Amino acid sequence: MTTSLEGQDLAAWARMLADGTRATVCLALLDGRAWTATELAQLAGVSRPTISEHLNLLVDGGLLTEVRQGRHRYVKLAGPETAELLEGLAAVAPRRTEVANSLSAASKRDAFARARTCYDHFAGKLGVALPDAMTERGLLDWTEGVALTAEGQRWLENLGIVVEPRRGRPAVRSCLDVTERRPHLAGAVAAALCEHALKQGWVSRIVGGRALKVTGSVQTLGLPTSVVRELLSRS
Amino acid sequence: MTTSLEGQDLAAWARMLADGTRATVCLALLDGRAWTATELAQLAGVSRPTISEHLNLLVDGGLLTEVRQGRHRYVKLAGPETAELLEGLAAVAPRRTEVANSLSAASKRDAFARARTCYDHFAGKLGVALPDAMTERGLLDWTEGVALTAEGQRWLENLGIVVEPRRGRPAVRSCLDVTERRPHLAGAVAAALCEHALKQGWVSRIVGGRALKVTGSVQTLGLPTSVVRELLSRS
DNA sequence: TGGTCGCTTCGGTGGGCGCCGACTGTCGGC
DNA sequence: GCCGACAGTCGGCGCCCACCGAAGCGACCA
Repeated sequence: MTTSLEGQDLAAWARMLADGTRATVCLALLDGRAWTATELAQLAGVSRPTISEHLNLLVDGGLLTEVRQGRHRYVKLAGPETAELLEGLAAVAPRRTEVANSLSAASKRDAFARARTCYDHFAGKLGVALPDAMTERGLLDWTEGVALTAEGQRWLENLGIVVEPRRGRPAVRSCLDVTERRPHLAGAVAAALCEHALKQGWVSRIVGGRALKVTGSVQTLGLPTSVVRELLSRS
Repeated sequence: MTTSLEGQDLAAWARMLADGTRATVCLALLDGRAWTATELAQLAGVSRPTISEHLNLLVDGGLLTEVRQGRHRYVKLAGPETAELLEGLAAVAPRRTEVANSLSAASKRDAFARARTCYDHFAGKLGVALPDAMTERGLLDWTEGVALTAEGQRWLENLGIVVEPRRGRPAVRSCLDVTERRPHLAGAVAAALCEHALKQGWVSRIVGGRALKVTGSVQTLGLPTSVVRELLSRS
């Protein structure tokens, strides 16, 4: 029966994520950066031989790709579609613990699509509106990938945001958004913006998920008033 | 560390599908019907005690729901979003190179790829041709995700299709097709279209699987004649 | 009330695999 | 060449879990 064969294939794929250590690794890699084996071993709390075998398994399975540089082994997610799939799964998985009241579930899903964090930066409607507004005002340059302009640098400084350079991570980066299917802003600058907004109280975390509650102060980021109004509706 | 906790949650969810027997069960339930425990045991080729424990696990995990009637236990997928998630996973999971070891197996696979159901809507060549044709005729709007236009609404009414709104379920939604690797149409409207086509006899179920037999009347859906001819070939 | 059917519970068994320590391989710097 | 840092391999341990047979339980039928 062809059905059972397909079942074996699906099971073999799912088994890649069916281990806590591997799942932790994959979620950590959702930021799009490349990590070394030792970093991931520390993060997951296992020894280096163990993480080495897990990474072999994930690379062979096509979930991750690796780049060898000297004595380092950098691994990252295989591509944007892998990241999307993982984010989708991660959004579904913890629903197990939630009480399935349909009204609250609907409003939660709404809040999730409106504004949330993707690892350490914004995603959802808020996530894609941010680079739109920044591009409109000449803060981002898209001629070669995406980069922060001099004006963008000044804008950050005026907001009182200092972006501490972190090894191997670009300042700005584009990342495909799961719900909007359009790129949102990632990278160190996006992370700093997210952290700043949280610290200033422009947005706050809604407990029990990655969704964010938005306040009117969020327009300090330079978003159009129509977008701000949409983000504020029913919240 | 919240990261490792989320990793454990994701792993716990993935573990539901990480067994060949459970994956086979889930794929079989993609036809949208309710199966008994004994039927699934025969399909998966395991004993009844074994399938009983697997079903407990899947129901507890929220992937399936069950209805007890007398001495029978009927299980089915928890909902449309569960079905779409499964189809998406089956689309990305690498399939072993299938060898057509028999003529009947080849023709079955052919019928499966041509037209079938995915939970409660169309999939396969028919499944992806439908949104293509609807977009061509201005019935769908893709500017922000996918949505039904006013013309699309009128088209449905002219066909005599009433879509009963279901709380929390979008009218139209895109869902990755397993065989075509392109999105087909899901959601309440797609379900209504499928139900209508079955009731009108435009398509009919081929016993023993999810594949559909297509008649010429299917062009009532507005598909191009070339697609209709392809769907009708050898069937 | 006894018989059949569908399903579940309970022990027991075997295999798979996640984990580590110890060792080896490889690269870069002094 | 030697050494330190990063990574891979090997062998072994222990746990988890998929599986089954036997027995138990409730539902339906006579």
